[in-house]
Amino acid sequence: MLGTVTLMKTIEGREAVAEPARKNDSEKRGRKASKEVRQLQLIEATIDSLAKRGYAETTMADVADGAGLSRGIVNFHFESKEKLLVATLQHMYDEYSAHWRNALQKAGDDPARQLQALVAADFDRSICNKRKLAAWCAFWGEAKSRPTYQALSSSRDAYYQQVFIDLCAALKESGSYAYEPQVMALALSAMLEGLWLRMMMGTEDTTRETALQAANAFLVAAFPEHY
Amino acid sequence: MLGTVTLMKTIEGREAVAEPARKNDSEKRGRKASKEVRQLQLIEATIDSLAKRGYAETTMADVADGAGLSRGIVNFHFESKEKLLVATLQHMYDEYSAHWRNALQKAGDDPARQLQALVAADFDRSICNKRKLAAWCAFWGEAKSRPTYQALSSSRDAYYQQVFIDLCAALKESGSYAYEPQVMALALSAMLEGLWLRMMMGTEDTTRETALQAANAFLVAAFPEHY
DNA sequence: TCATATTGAATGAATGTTCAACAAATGGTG
DNA sequence: CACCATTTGTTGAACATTCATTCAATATGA
Repeated sequence: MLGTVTLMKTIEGREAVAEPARKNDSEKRGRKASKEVRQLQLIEATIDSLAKRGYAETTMADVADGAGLSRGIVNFHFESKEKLLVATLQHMYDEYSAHWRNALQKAGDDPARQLQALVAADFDRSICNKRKLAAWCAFWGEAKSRPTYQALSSSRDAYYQQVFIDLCAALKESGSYAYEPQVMALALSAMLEGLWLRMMMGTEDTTRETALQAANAFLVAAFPEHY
Repeated sequence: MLGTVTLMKTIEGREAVAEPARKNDSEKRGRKASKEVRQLQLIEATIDSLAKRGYAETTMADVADGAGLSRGIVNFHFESKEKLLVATLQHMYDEYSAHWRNALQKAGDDPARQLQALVAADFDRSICNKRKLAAWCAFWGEAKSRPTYQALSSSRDAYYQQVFIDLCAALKESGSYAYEPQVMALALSAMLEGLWLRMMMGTEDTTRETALQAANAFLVAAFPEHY
């Protein structure tokens, strides 16, 4: 509920900001840059640190160093470490949401195509890479004990789940399947998250390619009349 | 490789220790207990802390308090915090391994039954509860940045995966399925992990019952001739 | 009596936050 | 345009806190 409202606000805000990038596009690091650019820069450095060192070892100093800025700067732009991390999580959440919504929109009207587009979107390079996956997992590890993270840390929110359920229901309509849409949607979305987890941890035995292959095999198995 | 070797050693060791529990079975907390009992006690307190506070906020003091012992005690039994956490992870890993091996053994010779037994074992109360799941997830978040954790933090190791592949292959033999066993096994085990993740994070919308339901739906979809 | 376990205070290192000083942009005024 | 005032951004050192670790003293069991 609250998650999706915030989502809309921030997606538009962030996207709008990211494009112009002001006049100082490439090199104005040591001196001054717009507030939004600097915040983005610090958020990216935070993701780097989370991926490299994990949540527990991510320090304000490391983030500042990673961004090539001084120690006190993070507290200036984000009041506290806590708020920096929330902003980082929000950023990743917004990016993920925008990504799958975009993929869904481009997929046309056929539910079968739409579902496959959603699955494929999950393994897109821009979303699904070591750096981002590691950062997600770092937050997952802390989510249950931090109420602030809980709403955002799933990336796949209630609305996303509902879209899956609706698509499964549509396929059931146009085919002769026996399963409850809700149940199959849960199995499918859980598998996608599980594949993410594997890609992060696995020692290269689960790659983007094999993961996508497994996901598609699931679709074929679950909806043989459509794929 | 190394993981499975260590596994064998520790499973037998730990199991052997856990059973006798010495003469002082219930109440000898404040005074003295056998070394092994005390270590178990501290490991349990560590799991509690991980579940309640998350990895980043788990402190030696909190573990000691949770066990009702003094501050310095943890460094006496486990040289350092790092080693305490490794021992805790090892303990959970051993417990999980023993659990699914036991379930597999009890399932008889039919591959279809065996596979279902493995799936069901994942959602057993003794393994699948808020406390343990939260502790697992706490380690997952740190695993990629800590080489020491990587081998143990998956719980489902290479051997477990191979068993899944073999079972899928066996079902394919006795049916007319088109999928590669490896691919289907990956999809299945990833879904199990994803369901765990959901149960941890979800606000009660994914329960043990609905998760098991989804997992069984997957089995029915993937192997309609067997379930 | 000896070895082992336990305590709790002391220590030192790591780290988030604050802040006074400094630098850069901005905007108004002559 | 030049000048200054004000706001805004940035720095790095100082500070306070938290926490893992150490250890001398004490208690317990053999």
